[in-house]
Amino acid sequence: MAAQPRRELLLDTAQRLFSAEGYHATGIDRILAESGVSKATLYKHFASKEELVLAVLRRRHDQFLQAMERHLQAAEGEPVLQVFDLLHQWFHSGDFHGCNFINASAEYAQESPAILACTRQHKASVRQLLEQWLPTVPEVSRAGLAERLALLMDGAIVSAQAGGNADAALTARDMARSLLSHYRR
Amino acid sequence: MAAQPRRELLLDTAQRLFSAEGYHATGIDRILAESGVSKATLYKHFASKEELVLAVLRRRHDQFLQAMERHLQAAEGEPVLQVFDLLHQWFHSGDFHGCNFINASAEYAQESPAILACTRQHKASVRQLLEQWLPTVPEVSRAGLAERLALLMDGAIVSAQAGGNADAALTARDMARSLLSHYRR
DNA sequence: GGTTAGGTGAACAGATCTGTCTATGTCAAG
DNA sequence: CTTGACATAGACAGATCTGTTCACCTAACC
Repeated sequence: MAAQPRRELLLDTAQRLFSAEGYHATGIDRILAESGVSKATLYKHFASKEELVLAVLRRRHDQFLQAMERHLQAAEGEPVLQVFDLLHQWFHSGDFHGCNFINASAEYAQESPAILACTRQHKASVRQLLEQWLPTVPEVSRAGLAERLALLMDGAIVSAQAGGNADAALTARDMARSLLSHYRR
Repeated sequence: MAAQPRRELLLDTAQRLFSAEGYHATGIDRILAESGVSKATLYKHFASKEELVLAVLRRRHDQFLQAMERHLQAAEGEPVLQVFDLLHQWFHSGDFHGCNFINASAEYAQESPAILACTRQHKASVRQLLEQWLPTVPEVSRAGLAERLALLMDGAIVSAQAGGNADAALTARDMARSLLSHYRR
């Protein structure tokens, strides 16, 4: 048997190609050719291309939230600021092609309500996680502040990708810092 | 002859479909069917689908910057804050499907360097225009502040589209307000 | 009336898309 | 050894994609 289970191999390849080339632009055949998996196997694991896209997004959701939690827990100073360092790393990793969810939604917003729903849920989870890491902020302000921090994250992602500003995370981090000090006062 | 010149009719139809359905998801035939223009005419005006996409983006660039300038000039209070009111109107217009440039870049970043370049230029122009409307801010701070305001705009657009938060522009406007007061001090 | 410019409709080419299916191969457990 | 689970290559169907070409039409202008 292959070193990697077929299903995981397919998800890895699909995630890489979808991110770099886009969803409609990446054909099933391309994923099969690069992964070396047969078409019958793909359709045994995923009922359709849309299901494959959803599986990639769900896995990406888990990966991203786990990475966020790691950074939040390992923080020495203010935890939520560490999230922007995570973004900074990501933007400079050579594997950055914008947010999978934003990109997928742009292509499938009309075509697949499930994909749009998956994106909405992802963004809501990010806000929720941020909110849990604002203990020094009055409870009434937490939701609003988490919304603002999430907006800064999204802004940084777009600035880095579409605007070509690879250091957007540092700018957003600085904005988050003044936002926090303002809210704590 | 038709009430609207063929070329403009094609651009209108293409812009509407590309925005709502995506670029790869919208076939040439669909644009022809909805506009009632023949295929030969389309290829007389645009050498390829990519050229059509570029023409749509360039027109959108002009439209957006003109709308920004209108709001900046008509402002009573702080001009740059009016830009977020423009966003707010846009998000609630029923014709909002995210930023054309962000979406196009996600689909064509690898496939077409020209489309990516068009997006970069658009985002740079927005920053530049903002910078020109910050007279009350020390000149050394203007570029940095314009970058931050542009980041807030992009964050609001993504929050509204992918996050489903139609009032993101109001949040971003409020963040911009404190940012401005901080910079003016 | 004749010319010309621009548009139409339809067929066509060639590629690519998703998804199905069949026949074959391989490996591990009973 | 047999059986069953899983994987393979590859043909195939049917649709759709971009882009080309050609014969015809129509309306304005000289």
